[in-house]
This record gives sequence, C-alpha cells and structure tokens, in this order.
Amino acid sequence: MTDTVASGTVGLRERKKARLRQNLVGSGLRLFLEQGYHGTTTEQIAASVGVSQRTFFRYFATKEELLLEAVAGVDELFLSALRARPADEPPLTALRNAVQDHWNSVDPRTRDFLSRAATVLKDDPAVVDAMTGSCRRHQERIAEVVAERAGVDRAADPRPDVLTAAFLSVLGTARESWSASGSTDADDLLAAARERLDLLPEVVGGGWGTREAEHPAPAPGA
Amino acid sequence: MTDTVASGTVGLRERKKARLRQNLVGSGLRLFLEQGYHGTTTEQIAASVGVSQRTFFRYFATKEELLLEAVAGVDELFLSALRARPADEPPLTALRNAVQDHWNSVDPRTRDFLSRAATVLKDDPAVVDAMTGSCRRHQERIAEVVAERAGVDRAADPRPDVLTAAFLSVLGTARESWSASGSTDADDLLAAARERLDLLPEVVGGGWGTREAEHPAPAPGA
DNA sequence: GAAAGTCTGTCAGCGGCTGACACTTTGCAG
DNA sequence: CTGCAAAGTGTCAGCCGCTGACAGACTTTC
Repeated sequence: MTDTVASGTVGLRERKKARLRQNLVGSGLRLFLEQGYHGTTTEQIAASVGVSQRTFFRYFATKEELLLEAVAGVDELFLSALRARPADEPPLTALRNAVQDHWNSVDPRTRDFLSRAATVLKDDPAVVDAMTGSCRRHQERIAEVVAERAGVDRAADPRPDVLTAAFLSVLGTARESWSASGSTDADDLLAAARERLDLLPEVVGGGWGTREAEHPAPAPGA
Repeated sequence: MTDTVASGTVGLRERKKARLRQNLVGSGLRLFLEQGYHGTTTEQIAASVGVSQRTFFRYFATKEELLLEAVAGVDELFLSALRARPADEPPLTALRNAVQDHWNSVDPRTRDFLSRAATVLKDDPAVVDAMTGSCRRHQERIAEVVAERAGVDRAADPRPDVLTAAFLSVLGTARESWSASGSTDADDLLAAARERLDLLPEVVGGGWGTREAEHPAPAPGA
C-alpha cells in the first residue's frame, strides 16, 4: 500500500474533504463580505462550491460555525503569544503585552481581512452574538494559561478567571469604541486596547469618580 | 376630540393588548421551565393563550424577546440601586454594594423564580447567548450611571465603560462558577459575586502570579 | 473485482419568522 | 344608534436554518 506516505496515511479522500471544507470557508466569507451574513444563505454557499445544502451541513453544524472558523486560528496565536511572555511579568502586564505581540505576529493580509470583516459585519447582531459567544468559550483557555503562568490551581483560586474575564471585556469595549469611531485602521484598535488595559488598575481603584475628590482629571486622553 | 381625557386615554383596546402580552410572557416562561427553551415552540405558546402564531410574532419580534422580557424589570431595579448609593463611594465599591442592595430589593418569589430558571435553562446555549446579549445591551446604561456619578463625560473618558465592562464580566464568572457548582441557593450566587468583585483590585495589580514572587497564597478561598 | 465503508444528493419535514389579504373588533363622530 | 376608519387578528403561502432517512456513487481494502 505504500502507506509510508508521511504519517497518518492522508489518503485521497481526506484530502478532498479538507479541500472542500476550505473552499466552503473561503467562499462563505467572501459572500458574507459581499452581501452580509444575514443576506447570504447556506444554499448559496453550498452552490458556490458545487455541493448541496445538505452537504454543507455535514461539514458545519451551523452557519455560525463557518463564520467562527475564520477567527479560530487567530485565537490560537494569542495563546502562544501569552505563553511566550517572560514568567516574571505580572499577569495583566503579560496579557497586555501578549496582545501587542500577537497582533504583530498576524500576517498583514489576515489583519486587513479581519479589519474589513469587522467593518462590514459589525452591525449584524447575529454576528456580534456569535463573536461574543466564541470569545466566552475562548475565555477558559486563556484563564488556563494565566493560571499556569501564575502557578495556581484554577479550580480553587478564582483569580485567573476574574482577571481573564476583566481583560477580555475591556478588549471588547476597545473593539466597540473602535468600530463606533468609524476607523478602519487596525492600529487604532490596538491603541485603544492598550489605553484601556492600562487604565484598568486605576479604574478599579478608589481614586476617582467620587463627588468629594474633585481631582483634575488624572489621565483621560493620554 | 375631547383629548383632555387625562394623558394616554387607557382605552379598552390597550388594556386587552397589555393583558395578552402578559399572558404570553407568563405562559411562555412556564412552558420554558417545563419543557426547556428549545423544546417549546412559538405555536405552543400562542395556542396556550388562544391566539395564532402570527399574533405571537406581532407581540414579540423573536422567541428570545419573550424570554428577555422576564429579566428586564430586574435590570431596571439594579440601576435604581446604583443611583441610590452615596455619592462619595468609589465607583467599584458602589457597584459592589448596589449588587447587594438590588438583590435584597427583589422580592423573594421573583428571586426564587430566577434561580429556578437559571438552573433549568443554563445548559441551553441559545438561552445563554440571549442573556449575554441582553447583558451587553444593558452595559451601556450602567456605564451611563457610573459616568453620571463620577461626573465625567462618557464620550471623552473611557473609564466608566472600562469599569462597567470589567464589573459585568466578573459577575458573569461568578454566575458561571455558581451554576457549575450545582448550587440552587441564590445566596451562594451573591456570595460568589461579592468575593470576586473584592478580588478585582488585587487581581489587576502586579502583586501575584509571577514565578519570582512565591508568596504563600494570599487569599484563595476566603 | 467484489465487499465494506464513506460521501453525497434528493426528498420530506420541522420550527422560527414574515408579507399579504380578508375579516372582525374597537373607537369615534354625527 | 349607526356608519366609518383604525387597529387587531386569523389564514395562507413562503423563505431560511437545520435534520432524518434513504438510495446511489465513490474510495478503500482485500
């Protein structure tokens, strides 16, 4: 059988499957950009690569799943970036720097594509919900790495989960304000994320926002 | 026209509408608890109050909307609780205490109902997504009150948004750990929320979670 | 080349959701 | 009270996401 072909005996069948799956993702995303998520039917996606709708659903359980397939790889890269930060960095600092490292490590074409996708699809509530859900599922894996780095047990110590949740939600506000600003420059998003993450320690502290204090605006825009 | 009839002219028609709407919500939630969210069809809900499915959708744009109607009132109460906190409390402290005040102000029957609902419905991903989405839409209104209390402009100062996002996401982790623990006691949820909110300042600080430090577990369980 | 396993298309159907149209009920005026 | 306009409702037909069942085609393996 000449099964010595690398490891796993890839087989012609599996190659076809993998290619079809990739075609579906590519075609689907293209159509989403052209006509919006809601405006694209699963039948169109299936037809665009020459298969039936039923086959589409044999590859993806839901239309949403195809959408999320595009960002899955990006998420993995972030975990690597976080693991690569030096061990003596405090947790939030490591997360903050990992965002930067991660962003730089994504190749520019993908980065542009993601910016464009965010711009076009940000108004579709179904897309936003899908992304949020994906983020939530991703949260556990980040918390796991945070716990690992800190040398604590996630099951007994809620701190990794608390920090991760706060971290991701702040990133969310940055994304939101970025898309609300109408900017399509991905670097603006990164800047907003950094600004807001750096604000976190001050914001959870008590040194602002009481009517008694009246201090002269510590650092609103800088 | 005799339009001087008070303001609004309740009219028999509007009363019927309001009652039907309430019936739909009540019947719908009861069915959700009995058969699950996914297991209940909009036709069943409509039939259970004697109207057609088409009429159901004239009252609620989506099945989800009916589900969220139940928690809408609770959200309003939280905003009131937050506004009622003394002005000299630091923002995070005010939010934390408002959670407690708010929980105490919800009448026990509603509280029990919500606990039961959370227990039954927490496994349905559609329900979780709906709740998350609702939370996100609610976030802006909380941030508005935080900004108001702090006397800053939300459009120019991201701090209210950052704090609110972190606050809500931490509440989310508390809810998750509560439902994962299998507890059905609503007070356990409140306790988890308080614990985790109190952890926030420490967690975003740099005093933990570096391999260099090796301090003896500051406060994992207390 | 045949048996066994896998992939696919077709068909039928459910549930969420919507537009169109006809019918009934309600509100208001004369 | 009567007649008219507005609003609410039921029925029907249909789109779209998604699924089970079955039969036919294609790989793999022997």
